[in-house]
Amino acid sequence: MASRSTQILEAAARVIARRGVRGLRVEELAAEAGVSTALIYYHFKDRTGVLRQTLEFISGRAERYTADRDPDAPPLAPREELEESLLLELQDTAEVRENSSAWGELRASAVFDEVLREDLARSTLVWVQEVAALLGQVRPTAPAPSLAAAAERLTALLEGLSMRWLSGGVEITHARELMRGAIDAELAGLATPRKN
Amino acid sequence: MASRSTQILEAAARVIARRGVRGLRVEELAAEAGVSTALIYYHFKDRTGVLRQTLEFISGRAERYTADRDPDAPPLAPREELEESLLLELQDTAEVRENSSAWGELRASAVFDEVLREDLARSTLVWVQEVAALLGQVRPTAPAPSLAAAAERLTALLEGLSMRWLSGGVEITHARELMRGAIDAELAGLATPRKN
DNA sequence: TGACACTGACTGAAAATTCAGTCAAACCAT
DNA sequence: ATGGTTTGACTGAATTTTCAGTCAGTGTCA
Repeated sequence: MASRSTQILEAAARVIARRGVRGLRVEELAAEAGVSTALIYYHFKDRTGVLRQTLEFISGRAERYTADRDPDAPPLAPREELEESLLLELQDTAEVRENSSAWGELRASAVFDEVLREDLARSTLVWVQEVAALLGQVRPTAPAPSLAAAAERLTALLEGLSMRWLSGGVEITHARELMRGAIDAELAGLATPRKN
Repeated sequence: MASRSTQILEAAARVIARRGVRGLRVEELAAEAGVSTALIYYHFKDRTGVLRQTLEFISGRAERYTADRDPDAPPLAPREELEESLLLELQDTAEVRENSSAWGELRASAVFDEVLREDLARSTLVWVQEVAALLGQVRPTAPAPSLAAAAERLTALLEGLSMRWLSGGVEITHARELMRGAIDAELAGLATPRKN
């Protein structure tokens, strides 16, 4: 059974997914968690404190579902692993939706907030490198810089598609198709090197 | 000479680029435009009205600078026209920066704000179709759905790269290279149809 | 009984929105 | 042309709304 603080953090994740980081109202959070506003301040220093801990809470969850899949099951072919890893972020489940919109919020906020920039850049770099590594497994002969470029494009595209999905511009299934198409195109480009 | 409303919208674009959509204070906008707060409400129904019209204003401007280039100069080859049109959004000039960050904010806000969704979807659709048309000129034999998919990917990627650029994740020159690479890849895919 | 978890009612400040009017230009009948 | 009337653009000063954050307590359980 979740402790009260956890219960509040879970509620916060839901509210953020619904209203955004900058749209989170302490009163709404209290209602969502089924507690009084005062209790929020009892468990967390202030609104910013809630936000900080919620972001940690969310990124903890993200690592979990990205990593999950291991149950000593049939090892995935590199190509499948790549595709799966990218498409994982385009699923219409509460958890992924919450994570994606929080990520989008962070990205958008970072444009106006120096403080967030560094953390965001670091997380992004790690992610890009992971994808580059997966690409490398599918195309072992491709030169590293091409792999890096392809990974940057695929991850940036994923962020773009994610935003469109969340803002109602495209259906999730369509977004997934587009993403698969991009993976195809990038892999084709890596197979037949161009002046890329 | 800009009418008062236009003057206010220009100021709004600047304020949004500086503070974000959700950081826009009516008072700050009034100060930026050099008018009273009440005038804002005289010309626009409410804060949301300002936001909505600013979005239109911005996408109008984007079309303009995308369209500008005509001075009866040497007509561009389709391929160049496509590339130029997309790379136009990745320039480090005040106007483009302003447009891009306002656009990014609007996109991010639309995730949580029903009201902006529709306008945004319409503007996006127009843009995607323009790009699809340009792609069609370069690859006249490609089937329309493939053109549409490629256009969606290229524009979504551009939005993603734009955000990374604005949030300090990549250099503008690198973003441009990545964009060129994506155009190459998509055109290659359209030349040799795949199960895309 | 006292430490802990918790609440309802409240406060102060910041923002959005409205109101009552001013002013200058356009319109128009003489 | 001139005095009277109307109108649209605009403002300063409220008023109202929205929020984060506080406080004085209540219940409870060990």
